Amino acid sequence: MRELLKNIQIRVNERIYLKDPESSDLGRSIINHSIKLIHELGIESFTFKKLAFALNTTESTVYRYFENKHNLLLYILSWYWGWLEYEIVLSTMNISDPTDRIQKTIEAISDPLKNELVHNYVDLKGLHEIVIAESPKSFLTKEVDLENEIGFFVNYKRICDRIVKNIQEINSEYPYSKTLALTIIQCANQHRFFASHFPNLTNISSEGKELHAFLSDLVLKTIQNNK
Amino acid sequence: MRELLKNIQIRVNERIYLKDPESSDLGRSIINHSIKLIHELGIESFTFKKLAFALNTTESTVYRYFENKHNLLLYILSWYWGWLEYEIVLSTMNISDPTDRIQKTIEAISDPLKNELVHNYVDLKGLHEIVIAESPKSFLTKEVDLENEIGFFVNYKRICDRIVKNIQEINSEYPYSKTLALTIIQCANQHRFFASHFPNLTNISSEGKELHAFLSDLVLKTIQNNK
DNA sequence: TAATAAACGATAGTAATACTCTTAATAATA
DNA sequence: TATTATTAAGAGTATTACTATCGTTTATTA
Repeated sequence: MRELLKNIQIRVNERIYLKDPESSDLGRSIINHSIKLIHELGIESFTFKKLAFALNTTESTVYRYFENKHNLLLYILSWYWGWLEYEIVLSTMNISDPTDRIQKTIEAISDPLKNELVHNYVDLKGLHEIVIAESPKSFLTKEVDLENEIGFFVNYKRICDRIVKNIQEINSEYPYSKTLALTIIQCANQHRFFASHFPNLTNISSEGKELHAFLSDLVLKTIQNNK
Repeated sequence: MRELLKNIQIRVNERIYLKDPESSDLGRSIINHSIKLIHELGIESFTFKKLAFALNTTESTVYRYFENKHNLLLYILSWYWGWLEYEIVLSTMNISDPTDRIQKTIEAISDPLKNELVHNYVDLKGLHEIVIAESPKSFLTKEVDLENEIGFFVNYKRICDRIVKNIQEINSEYPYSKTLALTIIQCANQHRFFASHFPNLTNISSEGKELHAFLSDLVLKTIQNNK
């Protein structure tokens, strides 16, 4: 079953790119090398010139696929959220108890790579670290409202919606289901960063193994039905 | 009592700046105008050139105070955390019940400006919005470990420590006090951003008035002592 | 298989950014 | 009044983030 995921096509809003990178070898290579380089250099030091050099091509070629590096970042993040949704769907499939299901979802979000997943051309581990270190920069901009309107964040929002529904199944009276859903996703990534760089500020170890326990406990205690 | 805060000197790690901006009118003016401009333009579009223009001076003058705009951002954020600590200390003073105290602390973090605070030369409202929109960028960098070692984030860490101690007073057995403390601070700012730009993803309104209720409920339910 | 269109590589060029350096003018202090 | 520190003004550099042009290659289709 998981074999299927290897080749699955993740849908990304087509206004993020100028030319679909999935439509050519070069395009896939751009994504592939972008993940490697952004992971290595950070988005600030990453440039299309460096990317072009790594690809043995020129800046102008890269610009034919993406308007700028911000959109390229949006693309790979959106791809990640799309991919993660598949992961969540697969891992919660056939689980009828909503509490069990939210546990599985939290697990998928906090440790998405535990299943030794391999993807055809995407380095999922590098991508996950980009999500941890760079994703807030994708929306903390002055252009966020515009980009949101165009639909650049739909893949992320779909995951939120899923969790919200799951929370409401467990306790339909809990008034902050949306806020709590956001908290789960954001905390999972954030605490991984803190675990790596500010170990004194957290009880999560650098491998992040306690993340699931922390979040499950937090969520379940918060939405349990006793007032 | 709050009058005292108007003139209080907030201590900021001296390696963040080249020349202490508190030491001259020009320095204070740099901070003052930086807050205005970063708030207005966002840190990406903010430049020392624009700042110098607003100050009626030149880039080289600004460079005598700060090595680069990243350090300037670190300065004003560090100043904010220093200031917020005073706020927390004042608002929890003489409150002996730790549960009451954490409530007050959460209130100070989620709505730091409710007391119509005025500061001598710092635009606290603008500053708070910078914290919301830009603070993750201050540590999500490749230089974070180095900067952390130098002590650029101590003001932030001190607030975390306070909350951790407060949590432990309420329940000394709760194993994730540090992680929860971080969660409170990070969520408070994050959810304000989402409330403004992704209203569909949260139950918090744009004024953020539900933030305190959400966080209090979350924290107290999580650390309550029944297993 | 030839014609035609699309994609790509190579090169040049521009405005802005993020600085550094030097020198002259002004203000503070001894 | 002399000395020192501080600031203003200007020039200069490497890099970034693009845009534009133009052949050449590759793919499509007639």
